[in-house]
Amino acid sequence: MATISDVAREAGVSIATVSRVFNDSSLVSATTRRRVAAVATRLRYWPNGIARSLITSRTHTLGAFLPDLHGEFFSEVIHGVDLAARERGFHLLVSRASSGADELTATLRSIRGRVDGLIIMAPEIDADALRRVSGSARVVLVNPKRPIPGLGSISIANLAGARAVVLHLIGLGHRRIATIAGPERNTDARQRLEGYRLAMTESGLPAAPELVLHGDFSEHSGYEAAGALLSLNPRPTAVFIANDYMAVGALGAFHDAGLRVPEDVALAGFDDIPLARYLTPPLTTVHVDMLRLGQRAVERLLDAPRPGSHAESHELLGTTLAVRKSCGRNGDGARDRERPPAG
Amino acid sequence: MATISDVAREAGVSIATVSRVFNDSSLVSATTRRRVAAVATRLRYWPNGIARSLITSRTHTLGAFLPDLHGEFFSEVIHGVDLAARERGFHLLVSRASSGADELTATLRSIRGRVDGLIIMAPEIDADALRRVSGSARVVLVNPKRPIPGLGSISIANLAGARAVVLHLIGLGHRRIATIAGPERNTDARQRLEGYRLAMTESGLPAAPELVLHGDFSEHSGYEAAGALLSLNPRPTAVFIANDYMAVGALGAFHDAGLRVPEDVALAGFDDIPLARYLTPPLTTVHVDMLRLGQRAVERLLDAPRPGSHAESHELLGTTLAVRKSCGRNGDGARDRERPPAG
DNA sequence: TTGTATGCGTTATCAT
DNA sequence: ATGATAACGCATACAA
Repeated sequence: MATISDVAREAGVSIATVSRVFNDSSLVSATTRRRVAAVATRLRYWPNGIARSLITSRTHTLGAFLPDLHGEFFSEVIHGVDLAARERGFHLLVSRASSGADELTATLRSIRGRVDGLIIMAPEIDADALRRVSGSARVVLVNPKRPIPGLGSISIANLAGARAVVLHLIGLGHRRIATIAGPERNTDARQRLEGYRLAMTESGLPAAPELVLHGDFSEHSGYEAAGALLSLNPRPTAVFIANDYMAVGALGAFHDAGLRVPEDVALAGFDDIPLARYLTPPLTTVHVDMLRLGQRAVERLLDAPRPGSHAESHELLGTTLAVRKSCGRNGDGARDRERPPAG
Repeated sequence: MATISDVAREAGVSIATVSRVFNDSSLVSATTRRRVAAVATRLRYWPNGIARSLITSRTHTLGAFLPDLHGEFFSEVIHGVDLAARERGFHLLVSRASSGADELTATLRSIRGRVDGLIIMAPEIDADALRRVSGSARVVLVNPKRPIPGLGSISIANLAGARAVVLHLIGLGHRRIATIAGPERNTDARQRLEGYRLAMTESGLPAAPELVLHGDFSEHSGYEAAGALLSLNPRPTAVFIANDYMAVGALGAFHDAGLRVPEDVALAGFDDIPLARYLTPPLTTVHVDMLRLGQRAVERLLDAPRPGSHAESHELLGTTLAVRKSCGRNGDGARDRERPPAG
């Protein structure tokens, strides 16, 4: 590959001039510029990004760390991040963030200097560790356990979304509403459970302990939990399930038990994975705009005036209610907007 | 951030020695090594990857260019690429490859020097353009229009997969089998259509022109094409559809027309997107292991002895048949293996 | 408007 | 076993 000196020599100028041409400096005469450009084209020269980064200490690259790279959920986040990053001329370094905080910090350390900013979706990350390894890169946390002072973060409005869908169920006339919550230590799961409780309480409905079951967000655990629900007496007439994958499992369990959805039992999920609308019946669920989540993360990372400003605050991404058939009635495509987020 | 000189100064050694410590050179005494390591830890020093890359001209980074970053299909490829890359200590730079060959070459040029290897899934890419912009990076093409001499490539065994599923349909007793093919100029679509024709011909079945319809791989176009199929007389008893998204649409069309699947008409797809098994009825389809596709691409990129070897050949990724309910009979989970790839 | 020279943080080469 | 010093390819302060 040709270097800047090759071009300089061929064009009969100094490397400084070549550099100026490629950095759109106004300090180059039109004639020189043309000559240099011509030589560069002939030699197929293009500035080496690595060398550039070394001296400018800017890489025009963003790092994105997600718990998983597959699944309908995270692929949407990546897509959003890519859209926003590309719009700003940034490249994207992606990596899986799972398998423990230690491995994550090791990876983070190894890419220090290779990225200008970091989007991190890893609930278990430790605030101090993060500060130690992030170097000079800006950081935005996605869905952290709790906001970390001094760092920007963005989360899904879990509580408001869960509350809205449970109120929807209540509005449909249901009184005995169960929930299949996520893992007890998972933040999203907790907040969604809070939303369920809030909706029940403010509607004067008892949230009996027996109505609250826990799964691990997997389809299988949804199947199991739904089975347990069947033995309740009286049986709940509706179930709010903390994520769509578990809802898929629950749907299977009810189907296997010969129950009709929504006639015998109504079902609502959370996330609105693409699959949700293809289920039989199509699943009513809380729609989370993952693409937007990715975009917002980038925006907050790159569009902030400077470190130390308002950027380092917590932001909530609102949800909407995707009303389909699994709760019965009004499921003909109408869309309820959720109420303003309450947390 | 501390640099190598900071550590050297504090430890009372030269920068060369510090470098040796971090590169596991045997030319350092145990005592010195310990002292340097201690200082490095205290100063939180870690070698700057950019500076390292500049002199070694190795980045330990792979570039992956895909037509789309979302969708159930490509997210699996990325996942596979990530798994294999991480296993070898490589980072991953991802980017969307769509929106024209020009934009792609521009992006490629701008990351030249930032990656050691390139995985490119972009049918429209021009061979010469690719050579011009790839620099010293190795390249593996995924699903190219046709193999490019001198470059490694890997494709899905479209023809064999399509042939296998159509033979499956024939084995089930179907004689009048239609197909909804993909876009006429799309390579995957063409090969899958060829597979359909091959299976029909070798079974002595007429592949009447009226039995071949074209969609654009979208759900909607599948719906439309299936509608057109309904007016055929006699109606086909089975349909092979060139991808699962169109099969979803076709399923909807048959449902809307009051036809039962598989009793009135059998349906088979291609790709085996995660959604396929959740449809009603679950879709029989050609399973493509996208994760493996991503992994193989990385393996061929990084595990090749050296440029110029056998690595620069074309490889076919075999498919399997996922037999579910949409074709009737034997749909109880049994799995037919496809015959050895014929193309 | 252009050129010279320095430095970015590291590894590699040659001494010692 | 260790140290000086020259690259790597570029941007930029300073000189001209």
